[in-house]
Amino acid sequence: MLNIQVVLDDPEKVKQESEKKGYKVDIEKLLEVYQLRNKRLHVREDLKRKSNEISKKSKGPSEEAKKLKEELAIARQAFREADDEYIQRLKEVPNMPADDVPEGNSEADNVVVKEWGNKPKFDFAPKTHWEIAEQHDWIDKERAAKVAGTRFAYIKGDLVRLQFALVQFVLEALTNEETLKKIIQNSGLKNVSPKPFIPVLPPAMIRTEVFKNMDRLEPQDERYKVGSEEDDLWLQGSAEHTLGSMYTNEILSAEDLPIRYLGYLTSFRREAGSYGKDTEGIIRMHQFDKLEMESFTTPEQGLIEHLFFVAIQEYLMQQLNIPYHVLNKCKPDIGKPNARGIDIEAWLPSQNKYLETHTADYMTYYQARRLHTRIKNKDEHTVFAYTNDATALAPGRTMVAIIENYQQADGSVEIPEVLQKYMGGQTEI
RNA sequence: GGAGAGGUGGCCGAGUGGUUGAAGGCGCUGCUCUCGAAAAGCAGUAUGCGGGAAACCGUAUCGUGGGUUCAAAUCCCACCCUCUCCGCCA
Repeated sequence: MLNIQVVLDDPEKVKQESEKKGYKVDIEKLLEVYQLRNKRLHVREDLKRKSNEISKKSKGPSEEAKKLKEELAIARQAFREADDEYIQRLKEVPNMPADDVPEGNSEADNVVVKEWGNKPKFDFAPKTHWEIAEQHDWIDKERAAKVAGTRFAYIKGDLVRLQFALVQFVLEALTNEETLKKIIQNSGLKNVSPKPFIPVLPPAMIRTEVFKNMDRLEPQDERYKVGSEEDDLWLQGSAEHTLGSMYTNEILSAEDLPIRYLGYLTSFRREAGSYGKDTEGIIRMHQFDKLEMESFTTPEQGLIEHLFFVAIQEYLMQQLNIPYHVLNKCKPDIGKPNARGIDIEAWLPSQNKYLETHTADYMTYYQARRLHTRIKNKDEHTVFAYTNDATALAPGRTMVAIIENYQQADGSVEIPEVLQKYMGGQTEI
C-alpha cells in the first residue's frame, strides 16, 4: 500500500505512473474520498471530545450526553464507511516505479542491460532438453498426467541428483560470508552487508488475509485454494509469499538488519491463461521447486540490497557457466507491489532463445505497510521495513539450461564444474 | 475430532466500570557519578490518524467486529488467532 503522502504530493504523477504500469486508478476520486474521510473524522472526534468532557465532569446520565451518544453513533458509522472506501481505493494504487524503470507496453519492451557468457557452438544439431531427457528417461509427463493431470511430471534418476547438487551448491554459497564478500567485491557495490543468508523451509500454505497483504493473491485464478471453504488456505506460488510475510505485525531492530533468508520450497501455480504455452518439457509446470532469497532492510539499504540480489544471481549463473542476459523490466511487467524488477534469462541453444530463470523484485515499503512490518531505529523512530525478494535458483529451469548448454553429441550432459563435487565427482550424466 | 486455557506497550506482566494510554519489571535513550566502563541514582521512552511552522493539541488503539452504559482493557454477543491435554497420524 502506497503512502497517501505520495499521492498528495503529486497526484498527477501517481496517476500517470499507475497507468504506465497498467493499472487504472481514479486518483481524483481517491483524493475526494480521502477528504471526505478526514471531514467525517473531524466530526466524529469533535463529538467524542464533547462526550469525553461530559463524562469526566458528571457522574450520571444526562439528556445532553444521551443525545451526543446518538449523534456519535451516526458519525462513527459515517466515518467508517468513508474510511473503508478510502483504504480500498488506496490499496488499488500500485507501487511507484523507480526512475530507471523503462517505459513500455508489454514484456517485449523489457530492456537488455547486460549479456554474459559465450553461447556454445555445436558441431551437431543441438537437441532440446525434453529430447535429451527422453533418451535418459529423466522426465515422465505421461504417467504424471494420468495421476495429476497436465503440467505435472515425474523427475527421475540423475536429474534428481542434479537438482540436489544445485541446491547444495546454492546453500553453501549463500550461507558463506566469504563468498558473499567476493560477490560484493566483484559487483563493485558499496555499503552492502556480507551477512549470510539463513536457510529456511517455509510453510507452503498461506492464509487469505496474509496473501492479500503481500498483494500477491491476485490474479486469483493463478492460485490454488486448498481444503474446504473454512480452511481459508491457499498454496503459495512462491516462497516469497510466506517468507516476506513472516514478520507481520512485528517491529524489527534496525541493528539486526539486513535480515536475509534463503527459502527452499515447492511452489504451485495454476498457469491459467497460458494454455498451449511452453507445453513441452518442464519449463512451465503447476509444481516446481525454488530457492528464494528474501530480505528485510532499512529504507536506506533497500535499493542496494536489490542490486546485491541481482549480483548474487549473476554470480551463480557465472559459476554454472550458463550464458545469460539481464533484463530491466518495463513498467507494466514489474508487478503491482514492485518499484523495480529485474529478470535473468538463460540461453537455450536448441531453441535459439532465452528462458527466464530468475526474477528480482524490489518492493520498497509497499508490502511492509500492509503487513505492519516495522523497524525501530536507534533514534526511536519506527519506519516501515523495505522488502526485497529474488530467485536464488530455480532448479527445474536451471537444469533445462544445463542440459541444453552442456549437451554432447551422444546425448550425454556434462556436469558444470562447480556441481561435480556434489555429484560424487561425476563429470557427466 | 474431544476437553480446557488464553490473546494488554519493544519484551515480560498487573489490572473486572470512571484520577488507566494503561502499575511493576526488563530493555532502550539521556543526565549524574567515573580516567573510562560497570554498578547505582534521576529523568525520559507505544503507535495510527487529524490539526499546527513548531511547542503542542484532539482523537483512536489493551486480538477483530458489534452491543450495554453518561462512562468499557474491565460487562454481554459473534468471530479470528494462539497454546495445553487427549485421540489420530508422516
